[in-house]
Amino acid sequence: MPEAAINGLILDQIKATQMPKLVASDIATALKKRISSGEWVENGRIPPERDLASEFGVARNTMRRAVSFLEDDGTVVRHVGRGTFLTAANPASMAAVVGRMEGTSPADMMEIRQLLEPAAASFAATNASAMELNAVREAHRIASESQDMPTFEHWDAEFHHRIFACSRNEFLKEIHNLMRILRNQAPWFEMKKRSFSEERRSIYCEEHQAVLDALLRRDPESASQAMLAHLKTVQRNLLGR
Amino acid sequence: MPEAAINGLILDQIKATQMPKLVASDIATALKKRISSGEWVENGRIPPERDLASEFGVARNTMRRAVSFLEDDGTVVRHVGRGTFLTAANPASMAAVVGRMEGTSPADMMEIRQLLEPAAASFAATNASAMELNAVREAHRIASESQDMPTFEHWDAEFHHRIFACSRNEFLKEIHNLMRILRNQAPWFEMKKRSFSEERRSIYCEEHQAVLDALLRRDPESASQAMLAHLKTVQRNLLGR
DNA sequence: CCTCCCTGAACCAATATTGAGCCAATTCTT
DNA sequence: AAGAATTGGCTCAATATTGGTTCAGGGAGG
Repeated sequence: MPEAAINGLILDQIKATQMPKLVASDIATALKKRISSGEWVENGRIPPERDLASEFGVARNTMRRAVSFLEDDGTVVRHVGRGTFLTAANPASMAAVVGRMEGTSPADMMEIRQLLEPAAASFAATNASAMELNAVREAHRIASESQDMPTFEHWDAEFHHRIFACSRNEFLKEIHNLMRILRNQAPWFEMKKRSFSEERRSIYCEEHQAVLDALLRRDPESASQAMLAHLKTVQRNLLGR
Repeated sequence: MPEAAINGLILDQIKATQMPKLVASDIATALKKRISSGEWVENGRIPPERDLASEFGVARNTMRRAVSFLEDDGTVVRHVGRGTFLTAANPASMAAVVGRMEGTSPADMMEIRQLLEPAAASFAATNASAMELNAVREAHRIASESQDMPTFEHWDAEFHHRIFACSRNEFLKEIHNLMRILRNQAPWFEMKKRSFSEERRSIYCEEHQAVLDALLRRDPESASQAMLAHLKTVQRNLLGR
């Protein structure tokens, strides 16, 4: 526990004893302060009512009413036998998010790709080092020369990945990693197999070439546009619209 | 109040906060910390459950549940008779992605928010039901009327969340959930605390109002623009550029 | 006197932890 | 190769923790 927090507690206590009337709503705001100072973010759980009550020097009934305010706010949820939890900040919900993501539809994801990938291409055109651009070009070359679908698939994905890699935005890179993992799962695999053809492969390669050219010219605007055009083709092929 | 009594209080406080209740989820986070500090990287093996249990002073059953958390999010795999092993070697696993995301900078995230949230607002203007729009308006109203910072914080976040909720894109919604969780963690707290002021709050409210108006007019283009303007304000306040 | 809020206490129901034992897969020792 | 030791998987009953609820009383302010 940080020293500042302890001091805060002490101050609260002294204030509390100087001003003997501590009512539920006051306690509720004190709790909110401690929550928004990040006090209980770790594992998102706040202490049991009985502990809080004795800590604040009030009866459990009062503390219950105080916590009820937070519950009404939606700041907190309570479970009998388990405890009281912050709604926003618990790491457990991270797993839940990822779980739900696994069920999202390819259509939804393609929509978001069309937001993120052009931006990534644009960032890359501005920020990439010569070496990184070479890596992109290399991925494109291998994909173009590949003979079978799995190899093409792999280097196609790698091409996109390497563009994200030089976007200089860690968060964007990780979102793309997420998408990449999701795309390697069941519903996508069928879809990709169905939609693959030699003709489409050569179209993809041309479009990749356009993106690569724009990157090499350091032209963010046309990189973005070329990527968007490519994704629209992919979407059409994958989802048939 | 006599000084001795104050000291008593202080001691009580420290005692109370130094002795946290150890439950399975707490142990899980403690384990994660030790793992990420490189404790057991050598041959990637974690001590047997029985040892860990006695080390943490809990029953083996409890330790088993704790380790199960790690197993669930893919941090670890267990083999009967052999032991429990780290899986961290695989950078493409969901768990690894999530782990790295926790370390992304607010600046990077704000950049991505400026891509996604205007789009979400635009989708929402087109797709939202009347009831959903009412929910957005309600969040805005409560935020505007809130008296203290934590309440405002909460309903501010809720406003944004409800816009995503009516974007009709599950994947987008989940990405926003991720951002929301990350924003409730350590590095953001300082920043938010530092940047808050009554004046800024009222500016945020006005900007929210502009977004809301555009949504109610079912005008995707201006919803998107209003949201972008708002995010630029937030970014300026948060990051000082 | 009345109202409102807090106190203190007891009990309930849901959930978690304990402690113990046994099984099955694996590894180590003889 | 056979047996002992280690290790995760599993079950069960007893106990502890925790939020939910109710009730009788006290004290401050109208």
